[in-house]
Amino acid sequence: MADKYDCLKLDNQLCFPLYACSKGIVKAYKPFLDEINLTYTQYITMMVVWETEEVSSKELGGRLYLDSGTLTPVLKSLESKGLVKRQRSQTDERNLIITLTDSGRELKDRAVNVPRQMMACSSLSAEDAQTLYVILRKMMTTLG
Amino acid sequence: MADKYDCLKLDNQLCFPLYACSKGIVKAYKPFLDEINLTYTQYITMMVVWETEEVSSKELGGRLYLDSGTLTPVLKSLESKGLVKRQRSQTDERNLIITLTDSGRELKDRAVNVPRQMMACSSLSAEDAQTLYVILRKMMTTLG
DNA sequence: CGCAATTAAATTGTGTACAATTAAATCACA
DNA sequence: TGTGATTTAATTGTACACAATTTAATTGCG
Repeated sequence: MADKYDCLKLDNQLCFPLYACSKGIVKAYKPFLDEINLTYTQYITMMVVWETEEVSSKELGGRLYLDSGTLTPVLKSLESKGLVKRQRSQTDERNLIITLTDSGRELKDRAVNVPRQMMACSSLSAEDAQTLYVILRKMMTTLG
Repeated sequence: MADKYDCLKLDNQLCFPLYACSKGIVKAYKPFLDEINLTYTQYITMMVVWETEEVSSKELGGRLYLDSGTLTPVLKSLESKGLVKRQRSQTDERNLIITLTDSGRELKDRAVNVPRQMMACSSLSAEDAQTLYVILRKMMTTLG
């Protein structure tokens, strides 16, 4: 009954639901993020900047698992919206320092509605959410 | 202690680990998929074609949660590698029918090694994997 | 000091993703 | 039967995402 190709069936994959859910969630964010004129990538970038007020591009890449090829255009876009400032470090000019602007800080107050709205449209139980969180964090540490 | 911005901290997000894990897994696949000259998107597409031997573009999009804007170039690329054939349906010319070629069928035998190799580099316990799978499937049905 | 090795961001090239639009085929109903 | 609505793939435009390379700054070692 079980043939050697069963492992290649889409329904037997663990990774595919992960990939599909990830895309689905990003899409679910879109209407709420549209209201504050941010994409999902810009949103998670702003999350770190909101928290730290000042952060290097390298540190950002480390926290977000994004390399400079992705981050450079995202940061330029955030700067063009006036939300952050990009400047080289005084002590080491290789480093790019991102700082929150007043305008970026103002956006933070509007952004607090996003998690609230997302919460409302998520149908996951608190218990499942917690379980999922723990497993995913475990997974991330082993993935690098 | 808890301030109103806590919900905006990256570490308090459930979606971010999901997004990061998804990317991490796709990256983990890369060395194995390189050996059979497929990208991850091409791989999951081939999974459906391997299973069905013949499938419409619409059906593919439904199973993979991809729209024609993504699928069209992927299918053209798979055709250019000789793995599938693209042709219009005889009965309804709006439909594009994808069929597996002999060359595509041969690749299936080499592809069975991919899940095996991925399994080996995953550190998730069988129990966690099962739990994760169930929660993600639940999530997918509610996301659309 | 001087120069090779390292580090960091930017650039280049390829391949997704998806929204919105377009074009062609089919359907449905008056 | 005709025609407006619907369905489907393709196209267009924007935004990631990452590998590989390039460029500039810093470090470390003889």
